[in-house]
Amino acid sequence: MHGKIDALADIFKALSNPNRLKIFMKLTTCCHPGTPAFFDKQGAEEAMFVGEIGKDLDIGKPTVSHHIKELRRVGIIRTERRGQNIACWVDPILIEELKTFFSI
Amino acid sequence: MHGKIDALADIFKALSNPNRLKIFMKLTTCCHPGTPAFFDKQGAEEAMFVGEIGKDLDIGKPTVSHHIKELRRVGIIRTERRGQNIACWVDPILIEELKTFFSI
DNA sequence: TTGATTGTTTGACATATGTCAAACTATAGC
DNA sequence: GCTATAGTTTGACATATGTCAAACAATCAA
Repeated sequence: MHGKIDALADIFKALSNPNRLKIFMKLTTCCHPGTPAFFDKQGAEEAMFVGEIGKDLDIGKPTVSHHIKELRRVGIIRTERRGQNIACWVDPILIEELKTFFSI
Repeated sequence: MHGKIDALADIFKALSNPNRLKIFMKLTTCCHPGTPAFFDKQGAEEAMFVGEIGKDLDIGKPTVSHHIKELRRVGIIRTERRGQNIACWVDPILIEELKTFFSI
């Protein structure tokens, strides 16, 4: 019942909310696609946690959590617990598929 | 009030409905992007009209019209009257921008 | 184990969306 | 003019969505 078209529409729906789109764009610029973290020049590990994501978005914690859940549901991001935090990163395969989709 | 993020989110929203996504995909495969029509081997002109679009989508005319309007509003397709019909085609510039967006 | 921090779930609510039937508009051809 | 065809607008309605406050859960640190 849930074919390819619906899955694709679901991905676009996930990106159709301004706040979710901002979250997605933040994740694409913070980390190298496919990795939950990157290393700065000093070699210290950096990562994008759920808490940081919501910082400059001016929306409540429950809402951020809800959006992260939705982005993960459609497969566009992945998450992983790190102690008290949840690290987030974009799925490079899905991004590649979307790029291909618009390569008409 | 309606910045770049919101405009982009609006485009994704336009593609987030399965029926609208089908319409979009139909238009990308029927016509050469940027042109409202193409010519077949015999040289006869072909075009994708609003009526044809709704044929195998199993939704009413008002709904098709509504979806076309929405796709045009966000700028992803363009339309042009041809006698009694309305020809539709995708805007290649917008498609290219979307492709670039996913070229992370 | 108690407290602090981080994130999730639940429940509620206002708003947005998708759809159709009916009425309407525009164009073509007679 | 009239009639047929193609598409739009209006009005209505059910469902989906975005958001928050409050309560809950998980992890760490002392």
